[in-house]
Amino acid sequence: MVRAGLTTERLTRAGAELADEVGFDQVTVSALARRFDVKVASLYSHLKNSQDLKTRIALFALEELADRVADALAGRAGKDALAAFADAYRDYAREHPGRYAAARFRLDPETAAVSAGARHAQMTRAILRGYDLTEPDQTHAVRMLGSVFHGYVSLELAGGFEHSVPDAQESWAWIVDSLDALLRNRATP
Amino acid sequence: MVRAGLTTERLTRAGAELADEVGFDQVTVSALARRFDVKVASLYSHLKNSQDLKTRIALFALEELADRVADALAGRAGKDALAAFADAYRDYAREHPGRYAAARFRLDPETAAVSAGARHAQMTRAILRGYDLTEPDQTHAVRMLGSVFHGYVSLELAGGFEHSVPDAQESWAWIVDSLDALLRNRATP
DNA sequence: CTAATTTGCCTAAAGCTATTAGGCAAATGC
DNA sequence: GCATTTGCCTAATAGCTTTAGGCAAATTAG
Repeated sequence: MVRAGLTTERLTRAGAELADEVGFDQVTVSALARRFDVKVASLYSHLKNSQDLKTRIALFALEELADRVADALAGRAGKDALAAFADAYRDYAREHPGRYAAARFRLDPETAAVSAGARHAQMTRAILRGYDLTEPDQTHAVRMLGSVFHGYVSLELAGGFEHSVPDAQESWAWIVDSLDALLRNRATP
Repeated sequence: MVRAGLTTERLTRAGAELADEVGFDQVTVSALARRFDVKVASLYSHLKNSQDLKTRIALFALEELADRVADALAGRAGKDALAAFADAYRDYAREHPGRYAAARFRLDPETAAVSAGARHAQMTRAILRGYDLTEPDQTHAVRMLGSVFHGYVSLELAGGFEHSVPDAQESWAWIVDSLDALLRNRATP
């Protein structure tokens, strides 16, 4: 019989696509096997288990998102950088809701250490360089930006702003504007 | 044989407790049956299915959280109200992580309509009365507050601020402060 | 206070997911 | 062309979900 050509790489990518189609929670080893028209047990030569699959999808999504954000930030500073960062984040979540959810999957500390998590933190701090914040304000600001963006995107994906005015895009712009003003006000004199 | 005295009410409450102990995602009809020392099939006289159980826990959590927020807001206005709202929200999530997660469970529109969701929205708007915002700014502000608080609490529960300085409480205070300033700046002259 | 009815929990069974063990055939190396 | 490695398979166990049908306990009626 002809082989399917499974590899951990291909399974991870297909898992990410599956996540976008059916939701990260619904990503199962069985569903993935069906997609490759292969028996479930066959995947266990390439994946330790279900948790391993999800972890790999999470790492993949974190890298991909970090790459996008890095592209968006290139050559920008100040409010421009803030808006680019915000949009990169939100656009990724809307294009790839399953991968976005994967990127929020809780990793064990050792795995988190080798993930793109650190790049994300660095890029957030890079944006704040435009606002002259000193510690501990800078850390507070990092946390605030992470909270607003993640919170907004989660609520939007959960349908929280559907069928209501003004539309989600307008509020997003208002919020980015407000955050820029807020950070300028917090600047160390 | 002696009966266990199952009711939909008791199952929902026990489900909420279970959620706090093992996480909302891990709440299963089987686990709940074990907790009552009863066979799984027995629960199906009181619950339509697993989804029904989760929906009931979600509605319960939404009510409970709304009650807490209402208590916290009583007699307060302005920044005081904002801080009380924020703390009620965060404290609930830390005391009852499973219920908090349940409160974010996506409900179908008909169920959402009879949930305490509307009370939450009203209370958020009530806080903004202290800041003289007119539409559409008020709606933008409602969305922003929801995003920041939900985002911060999710990140904190996911362990995002563990083992790092300054501690989560300090950033929370800084953020509430900043939001108060932001909203005052946005006031309609 | 017993008889009829309703209600509550049980057993049984089928279907889906996760995971492990062991086998045969295809691909690869010599 | 033969030996080895590798890849996908079958088989089996275990847990969760859900439905169907049964018996006993609680409730109501006579």
